[in-house]
Amino acid sequence: MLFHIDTHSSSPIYEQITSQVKEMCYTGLLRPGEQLPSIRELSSQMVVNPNTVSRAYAELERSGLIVTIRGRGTFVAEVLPERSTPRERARLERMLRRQIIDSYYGGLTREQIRDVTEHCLNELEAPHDGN
Amino acid sequence: MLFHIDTHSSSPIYEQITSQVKEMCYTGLLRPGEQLPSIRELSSQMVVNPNTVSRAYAELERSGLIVTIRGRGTFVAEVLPERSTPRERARLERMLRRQIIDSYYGGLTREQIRDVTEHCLNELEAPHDGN
Amino acid sequence: MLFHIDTHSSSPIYEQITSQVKEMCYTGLLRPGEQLPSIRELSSQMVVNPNTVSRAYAELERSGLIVTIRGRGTFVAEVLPERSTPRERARLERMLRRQIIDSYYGGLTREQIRDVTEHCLNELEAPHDGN
Amino acid sequence: MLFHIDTHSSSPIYEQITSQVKEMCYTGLLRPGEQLPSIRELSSQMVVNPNTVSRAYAELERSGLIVTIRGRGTFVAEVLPERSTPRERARLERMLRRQIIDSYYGGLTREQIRDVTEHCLNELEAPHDGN
DNA sequence: GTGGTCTAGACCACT
DNA sequence: GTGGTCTAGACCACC
Repeated sequence: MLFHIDTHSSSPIYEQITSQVKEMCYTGLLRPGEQLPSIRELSSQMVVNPNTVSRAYAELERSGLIVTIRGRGTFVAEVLPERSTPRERARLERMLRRQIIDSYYGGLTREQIRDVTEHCLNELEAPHDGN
Repeated sequence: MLFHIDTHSSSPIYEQITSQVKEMCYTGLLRPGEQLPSIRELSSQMVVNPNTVSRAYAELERSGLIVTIRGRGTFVAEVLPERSTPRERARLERMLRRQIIDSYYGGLTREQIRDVTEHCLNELEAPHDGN
Repeated sequence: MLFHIDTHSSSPIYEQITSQVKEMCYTGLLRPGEQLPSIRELSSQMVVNPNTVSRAYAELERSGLIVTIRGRGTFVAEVLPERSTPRERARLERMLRRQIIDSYYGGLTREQIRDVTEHCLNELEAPHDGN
Repeated sequence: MLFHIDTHSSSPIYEQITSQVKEMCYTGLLRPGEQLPSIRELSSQMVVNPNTVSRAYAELERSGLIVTIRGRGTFVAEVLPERSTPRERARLERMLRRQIIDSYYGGLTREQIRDVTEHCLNELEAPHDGN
């Protein structure tokens, strides 16, 4: 299990972790019931504060993606929760739109934006496209 | 000129303002040389603090999209800012990439992402594709 | 008499005027007793607000470089005042120093800075180097 | 680390701070990776408002000289910012030129101006002359 | 502990 | 009237 953390990114570290775990779950890289590394293990591997990993796990548990069993460890949930509500998807569309405008304004051409989009979509695993 | 701010959004108000001004400039809603609402005017219309609008305008000026003239007001720049540096463009590509991944794993389908992208690009006026 | 005004400059317009009048006086382009253009004349020629020219003239008069005779007009003083006190010169050195550091940091090489300096000094007329 | 601010100066406090930090970086007083005083620390030491220091740090970060890491602090960048754009360099040359002219007509001799320039350039460490 | 954002309100410089 | 700077103090997110 490989994580990639950028301490200089504008998005918080705990979010980088949750986002990557989420991605691994939905692409099947992490299977239901599989055990996640412990907080201490992961934090030392990533060279981040254990509190930060702890917070990431807490958020993931709250969203139902993982479950913690006291004294045993942390595991991927047997049934994955719904990915999002229509409202959240509308929000994502707005954010994507804003990001594209910013990119365009910032100096990327239409072609570059299309290339990034296509390249990026092609790289993604194909999980539950429909839900 | 209508602005819409969402006080519950996670992105700061000044960024919502800059984004909307950028958009207006590139969709042609704001024309080169046109005067923007004064800080006090906009701040009272939006019910936010003048400092917040001031910060948004300052960032827009720094990026070269608008020009302020001492004691007279704020205007859309006559010439669009020059092409950004490779480093900045790389940063924008990374951010766009991240946004697409988040959208996908947040529940948007490939088709929805392509649609938003195309729709958005089509709306934009042709500004600096060639410079 | 030709003035050059940049409304986008960071230094105020009235200061651009006073600085240029001062320069003309000390280089001999404007001779003692010579009449300056009227405020209305100058303001319409420069396309700036008459109040701005008025303020510039007021400052010049306060520093003793020009004199206004009611109903007759504005004239260069017969005897030019001392150019500066040691304290002011120390201040100028500090500002120059700061500007050089900013230039260097901002991307100019040592050679470019030396070139600008030499080129600039060579262009200047040679008035009262000693005072 | 000693800062000196002049509340009577015409240049804003936040600019006095950025200038001094720049200078410390380029004279080697501040080394890459080194931590800067925290905003609250510096603001109380200087007896200015934390917002003012915050603004100075923000500008320095924007120019790439320093890096702030969420919740940890502010550090001198490991790699110096890349070469600025031609437009920015032209702007710097104009400002330098103006400062030299003002210095000259403000009472400094050619020799004094050359001395300040050379002395100042010699103090600076060799940073990005080659990039 | 760190920095980031926002408000409220003051004062100043410029046109 | 315009924008720019600064203060005082609040609240939040992150580590």
